Amino acid sequence: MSDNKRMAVVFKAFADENRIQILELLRDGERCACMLLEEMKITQPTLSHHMKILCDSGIVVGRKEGKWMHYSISEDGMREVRNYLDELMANTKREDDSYELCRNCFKPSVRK
Amino acid sequence: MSDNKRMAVVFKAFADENRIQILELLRDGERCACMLLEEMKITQPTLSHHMKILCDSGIVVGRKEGKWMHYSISEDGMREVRNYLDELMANTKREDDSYELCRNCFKPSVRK
DNA sequence: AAAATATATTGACAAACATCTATGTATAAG
DNA sequence: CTTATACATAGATGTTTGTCAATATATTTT
Repeated sequence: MSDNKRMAVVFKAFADENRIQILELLRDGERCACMLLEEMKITQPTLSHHMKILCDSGIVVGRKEGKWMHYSISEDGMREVRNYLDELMANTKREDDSYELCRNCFKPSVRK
Repeated sequence: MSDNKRMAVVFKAFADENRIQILELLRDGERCACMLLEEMKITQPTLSHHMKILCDSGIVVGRKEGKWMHYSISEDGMREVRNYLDELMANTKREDDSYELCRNCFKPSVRK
């Protein structure tokens, strides 16, 4: 899987209102699936589906204890995403004359 | 729009391989739409569609100059997302006895 | 004014996704 | 060993999304 595809998968994990709510619930620490289910207006299979997406992407980790599944936010997963954002931000500040225009945009009439 | 819905919209903007590629192209600074189009294997209407999603979410800003549109990564938009991730990460490290289990999980037989 | 160029919008369509019900599996309780 | 509980999987269904061709709009060039 290409790096771009991989990052798209990770961001897709965040890209749903219910999954954001799950992350909010996990914000204060580990929670079991049954607790998450009580807090949300979705069925158990739907929750299971969302937890799979969150875990597969690496931003949440699951821990099985008897019949229960306990989920928590993965610090490593979060750091990966944060580092990616940092790289995107690195060069947002640029010199005024550092524009790198495409060859079309170099047409004299446009260079005011 | 709820905060959760809003964050889902922002993350959705990242959640596509082509849009990730666009962000990579913008990583080194501002680029015009025609230049982005040359680098990518999509049609012009599709690029326009993606740029709308990126701008609407706030992670990219557009600047019109004559016929041309110049796009760049929005530092404010990126910071918003990074701050959100930081908040999610804040409590990933917890004491061993700080588990807050749901009432089901408190059943004695499970507390090894 | 007419033609050319860059970008946006519309409408159609297939693929991906979120959700549910029904069912399966694993573990614990009686 | 049978029943109950927690979670996962499968299949069906409606919605959202990404894509393109066709067309519209805005701006510049001739």
